[in-house]
Amino acid sequence: MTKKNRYMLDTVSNALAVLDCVAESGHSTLTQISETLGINKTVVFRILYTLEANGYVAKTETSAYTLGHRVILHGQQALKHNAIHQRVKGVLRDLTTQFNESSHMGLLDDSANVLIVSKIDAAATIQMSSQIGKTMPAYCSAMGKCLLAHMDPGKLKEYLSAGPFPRKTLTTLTTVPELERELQLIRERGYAIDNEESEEGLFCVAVPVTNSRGQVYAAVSLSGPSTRMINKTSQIIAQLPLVAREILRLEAESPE
Amino acid sequence: MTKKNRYMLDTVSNALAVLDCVAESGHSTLTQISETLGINKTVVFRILYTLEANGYVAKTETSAYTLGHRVILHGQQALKHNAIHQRVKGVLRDLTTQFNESSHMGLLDDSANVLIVSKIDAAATIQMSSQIGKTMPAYCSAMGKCLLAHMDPGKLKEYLSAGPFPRKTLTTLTTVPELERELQLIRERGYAIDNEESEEGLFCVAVPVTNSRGQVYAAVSLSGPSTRMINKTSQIIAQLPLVAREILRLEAESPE
DNA sequence: CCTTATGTTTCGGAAGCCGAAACTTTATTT
DNA sequence: AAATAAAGTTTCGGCTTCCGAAACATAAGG
Repeated sequence: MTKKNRYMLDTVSNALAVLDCVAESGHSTLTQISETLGINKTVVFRILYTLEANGYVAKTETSAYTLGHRVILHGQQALKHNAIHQRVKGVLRDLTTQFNESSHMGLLDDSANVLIVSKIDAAATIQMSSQIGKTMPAYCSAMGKCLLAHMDPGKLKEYLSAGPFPRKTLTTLTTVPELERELQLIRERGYAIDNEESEEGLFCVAVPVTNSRGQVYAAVSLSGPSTRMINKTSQIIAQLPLVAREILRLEAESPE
Repeated sequence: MTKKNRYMLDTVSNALAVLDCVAESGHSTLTQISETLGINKTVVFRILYTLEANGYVAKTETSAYTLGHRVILHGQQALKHNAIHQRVKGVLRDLTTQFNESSHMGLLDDSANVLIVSKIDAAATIQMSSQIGKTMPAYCSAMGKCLLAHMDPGKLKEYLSAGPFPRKTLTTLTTVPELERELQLIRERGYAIDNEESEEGLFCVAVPVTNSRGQVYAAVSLSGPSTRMINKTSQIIAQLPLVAREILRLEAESPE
């Protein structure tokens, strides 16, 4: 999967695809995986055998496969060593406490999707499905549009011309002119708003985060149900830039 | 590496070994990995290339490798789908709150090591290095000795004769007779104690957990600094069996 | 009991991996 | 700044080892 570049090891790539597959569905069976990925049954069998022997997957009683304890262990390790998350989680926690809504920090990955690098859940009963490490489309999210607005113009043009931008809700921006106008607006105002553009009822506000060289490399956002968010929007818009500046300050003073 | 069985895919096994290596040291460089694992530099290069393309590792500025966001994502997913942890974490949290010490649940893996399947940290400033998914030797831990004491006699004999049991502290039990006497004592009393046998200053109490068929499949423990633990030992010994029974009850009523 | 689905094993052919060595880039020393 | 060393990247041929069809075993369902 991904691009088949010349150094890519097919066997390993397939194995990782199987692991991803197991992770996504939680309870995959051999045949399911084989069909989903279009990989020969025998091959999947051997991959699962190897993954299991190394603790990366485990069989349940019902002979389905789950992620193994190795994955849990490494996941914790990865979080612990994830410099950005460790640096900003305190700030995000304060932000979440202040408004009682979930806060996120995200950046654009190679495919111009938003990658969540830090997140604090609100205590609220309605939980978002977002997680650290997850990615989502840029054109229909507050952080995504915020990052697109401050992207290198050449790359932005490439992104916009690549498309398409599937409609998710009534308010999704789906055409290039709409998006260009929106990004211009975001640059002028300094913040981005996702008004139920990816999911009905979900409202988000995001601002860019710059590094010490003045480059926008990330965005932070607050997300919650529209009904609750709308009343607080102006306070949030006032607070978010302070958060971004605080993150910049933390980066500057961080060791290394 | 592990055992080389006939269905094992060497390439995948090596790739997982590389991933483990990156996870352990946090900041491995290509050459380091190659030397640590004894795998050809070129091969490691290709593995890292593939792992990186799939988001399993990422390069730092200093061209060292860290675990990638995919690992974080899967780790969280794995924890969420980990039935045992989800089932018992509430009980362990109560236990930890009651005594203000870290609680663990563990079982024996294929190599008769203790695998931590659930854990709640105490609020105390001294944090233990244990983590869910981690394994540790059985002969010098409270949970481990507890599980050995209730192991199938045949397998136990095999384990004891395999040895060796390296000394970790002054109180480590290192000989088979010592261990056999200890296990007998554990069976009689119903609980196991680790009196600084694996780490100086670390004191643990553990009891077995049975399933609905009466088989011991896990152990739960409380761990903390000896100085603090010794005063509360008798209360802990009184409380732990209740915890074990509660876990049995939860298992019985759990869906599936 | 027969049928269908799923998982396991075998085996030959060929794809893809391995690894030495050459080359490039980055770091360290003189 | 030049020279040396170390780390990383690329090439290429040989041969391991992986793939996949098909047969076999086992479990589930009618």
